[in-house]
Amino acid sequence: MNREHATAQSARSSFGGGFAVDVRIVLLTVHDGSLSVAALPDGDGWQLPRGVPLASMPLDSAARLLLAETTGLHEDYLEQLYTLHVNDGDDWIVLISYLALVASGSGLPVTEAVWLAASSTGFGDVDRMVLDYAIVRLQAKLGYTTVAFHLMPEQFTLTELQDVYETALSMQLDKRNFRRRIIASGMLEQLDEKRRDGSHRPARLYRFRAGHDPQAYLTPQWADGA
Amino acid sequence: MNREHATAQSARSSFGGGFAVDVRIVLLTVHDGSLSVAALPDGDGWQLPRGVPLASMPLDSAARLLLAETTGLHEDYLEQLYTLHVNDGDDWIVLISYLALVASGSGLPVTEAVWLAASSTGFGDVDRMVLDYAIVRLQAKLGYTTVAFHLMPEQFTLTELQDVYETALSMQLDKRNFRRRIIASGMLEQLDEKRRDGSHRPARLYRFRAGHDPQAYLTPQWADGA
DNA sequence: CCAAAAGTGTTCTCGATACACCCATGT
DNA sequence: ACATGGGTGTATCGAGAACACTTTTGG
Repeated sequence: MNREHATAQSARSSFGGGFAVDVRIVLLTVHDGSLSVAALPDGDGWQLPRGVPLASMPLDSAARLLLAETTGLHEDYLEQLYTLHVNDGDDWIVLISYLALVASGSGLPVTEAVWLAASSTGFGDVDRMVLDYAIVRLQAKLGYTTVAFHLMPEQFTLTELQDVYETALSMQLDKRNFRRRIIASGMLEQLDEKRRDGSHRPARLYRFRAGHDPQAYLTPQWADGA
Repeated sequence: MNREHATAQSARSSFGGGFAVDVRIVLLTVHDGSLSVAALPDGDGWQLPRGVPLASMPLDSAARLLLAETTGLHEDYLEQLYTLHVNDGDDWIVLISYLALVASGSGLPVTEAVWLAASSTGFGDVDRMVLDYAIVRLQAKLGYTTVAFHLMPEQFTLTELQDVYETALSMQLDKRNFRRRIIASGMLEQLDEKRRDGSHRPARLYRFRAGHDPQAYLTPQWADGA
């Protein structure tokens, strides 16, 4: 690599004085069979987990920290979505939005935080836009990545995996085709155990094969922290 | 839409005091048959067009303005890439990167600005990362969008279009398959004129059909300015 | 008539879709 | 024995890749 022209660069570029910066996180999961988002009460409505990032750490780390503070959860997946400049009253705020995922069934340790159906009303306009965009991104990524991994517990059956896909995509999928594709992709590892949970044939358990999360090409390799 | 809980939101979130914010723009084009990037001299190396955005406008507009100031060009396409928090000497800077495109053959009115081959050395580490990522994004988008449009002049031949694709992708394409796909996509409009430019059969001219730039789903619809 | 780029069709492979029945278990 | 969800195979279609010759012009 080349040396960094840090001095010349900063001399010319930095110091715009002070921008207000705000991080907002769309934390999604599948909860009770519907795509759900973590929300905090805000007056008579709801808001997304948010906060001002600490100044001296990568943004991703700051987002993780804020998410832990507001919801008590450590996400399984975090991806930057988009940066906006919004007019909030008199001031303009630089707003950096993130998509985070946790495994289906995760509780919310922080008492005020709740899971809402992703289609719920009661969010502010900006939060609503960010939330809608997060859903679009998640759906797109389910198609060509293994993000679904981060919505699943350690072990699961193929039917459970299909349910998560169907919920997140709000679309029915063919069982045989789904299984064929998933197996063919090589991202699953078959376990020996089976799950017995009713008066019917037990289901074989699977887990995701290590090193099978290409993380997609939408997020740069470095992804902050440089 | 729901009312915005602006007061409650800002009370809780804003005021992190002052973050230094910097915008960097990767302006790409095809120049002399190679993928090229607009660069400005920086000591004995080069830097990307950059600057501090004006505080009271959407980031996209600020980026456009900075690009015009530094290169004298008005881009045909602008897309946000990624936001980083980088450690520049003692200070941390919030760095918002953009990808911009202009038509092949555009000159650079500002005297210091030059077109460099996109693979050139002499950029700082951060600029290099941002540049590499911009190229990956452009290549990915050529596959499933009509961004190539913004790299072409008003009218062009199929061979010229193919040349741009081949340059940007650094990959050879089959002439017949390329034409079939491009025509089948319906994004081109055949013109009556032909271009005579040598001792050989003249080529039919095309232009992009209006309203055929789905702008991809990677960029949110609102894309700033809310 | 020769050089140079424009233009044009067919075959093959592979991934995606549609679709219906038998299997293992608990009660 | 029956109800319940688990599990499997085959035929069809369309998109993408490989591949070579004829056409039109200027010199």
